[in-house]
Amino acid sequence: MQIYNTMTRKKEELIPVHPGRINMYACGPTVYNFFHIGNARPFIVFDTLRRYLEYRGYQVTFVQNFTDIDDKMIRRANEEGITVKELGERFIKEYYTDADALGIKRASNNPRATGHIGDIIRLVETLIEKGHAYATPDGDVYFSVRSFPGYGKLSGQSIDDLESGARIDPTEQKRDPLDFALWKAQKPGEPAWESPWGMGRPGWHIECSAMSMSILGETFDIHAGGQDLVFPHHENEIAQSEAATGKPFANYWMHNGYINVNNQKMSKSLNNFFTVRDIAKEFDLEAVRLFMLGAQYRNPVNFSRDLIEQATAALARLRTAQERLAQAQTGAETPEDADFMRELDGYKTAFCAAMDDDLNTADALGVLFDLARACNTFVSEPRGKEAVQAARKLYDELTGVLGLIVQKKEEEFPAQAVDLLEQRQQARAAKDWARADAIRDALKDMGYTVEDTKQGPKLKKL
RNA sequence: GGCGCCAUAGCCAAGCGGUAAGGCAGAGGUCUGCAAAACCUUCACCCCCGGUUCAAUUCCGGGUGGCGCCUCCA
Repeated sequence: MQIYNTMTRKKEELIPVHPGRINMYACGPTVYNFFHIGNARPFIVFDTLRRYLEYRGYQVTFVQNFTDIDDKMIRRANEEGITVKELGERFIKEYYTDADALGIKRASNNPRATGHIGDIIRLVETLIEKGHAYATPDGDVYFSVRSFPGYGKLSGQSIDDLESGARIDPTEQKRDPLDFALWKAQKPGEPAWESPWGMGRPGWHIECSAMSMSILGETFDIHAGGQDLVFPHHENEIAQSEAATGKPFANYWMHNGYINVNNQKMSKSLNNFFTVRDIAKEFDLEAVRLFMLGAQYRNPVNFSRDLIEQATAALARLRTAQERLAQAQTGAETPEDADFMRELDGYKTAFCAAMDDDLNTADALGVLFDLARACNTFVSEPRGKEAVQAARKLYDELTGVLGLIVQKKEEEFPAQAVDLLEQRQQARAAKDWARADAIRDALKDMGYTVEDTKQGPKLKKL
């Protein structure tokens, strides 16, 4: 499989540290609020990568953290009048609600920053010992950027260009404007932990270094996140981690593009963001997932209601094909069955080729729609059991890799609707078309459509 | 100023040297009591100008337009 590596700025063959295993880390949410669909993109994209790697037989350890202590957490907790811990607990729970609805598999491990304070302190101590960090009289600890020669290698920035743009906060006691905080001394009212430098809390960047290395080892395969994390977050992670261990940190760096609204980045200040929770009130979140996978993950995509509606229609097509496969009639085997099964292999190969090419889900989705058409055609008449089952298996596999239509919902309909449907059948049997159509209209008003199929009428939610 | 990304049909979006996947929407048809779904058919001078090449949407140079990072941010 080829993966675009931000570090080298080209696609590279994915070669794991340990054959057959992939250790990957994705930067997760700061749990101070519901997450918006911009946040959702990396969750969905890297979940899909994880699913695909597993499909290809890798044993994957997928770690995604929760940042549950930082400035935003503290500010929000104060606004709400609750503790930072309570705030974190709440939005971790809310995260899972939305993530589950988006078809995101639970990570192998969801470490919390506050659960790794010991690892963080040890890492900071190491950095001080090796001369890469220094404590100030106030009890802050800073990383000395100029002590790490490779600084800037991920973002392609030269240290001197950065220097010219850097500002220094007069309250900070940095030796160099580029230096960043590893440990922050406690301010009144803030949560704090004991450390060799007094009471305080970790800086943002060090959390990810400590969590990833303590779980995945000093060198692991893939580190992923949003494009905006390239600098400074990931650059700083590399500096801290490699300065401490003297070993390469992550071998592949993957970054997803943004979700935009009207071609502008979604952001709080522009007030143009949509939370996943709000979208869920109106749309099936699986459509949001399909929407995200409809573009290559590195490209920016615009978000709009119209696009989610388009995705909803496309998703319905995939679902219909699945239902038709599930209900397909089997019959005598024919030579065409064998041809069709060979055709199935072709779809699988094409799907994998697309995914192998830096997770080209848009292309893979194209293959999936081709497969859906082929299956729809194939099962339009009774077919040999073996071929039908092979089709079902492949269809479920490929949709499963994309995390789409994995949960087959057996819809519950109100008794009244079921009753009307029955009455309509009686009217149709009596060829009372006017009455049948009137009932269909009544059902439509209730929010259901009815489709007459060979297996009888079917209700569907509008 | 430094670093980087993008420009393909009405709307999305792959392809990235050999003459344009797929989805949504639209049009015509098959099926259907009528619909729906499904299936068939149909719908693109690939932002502009140069260059390289037998051949460029695809590579190179220059424009034009849009966006991002350099400050918390997926």
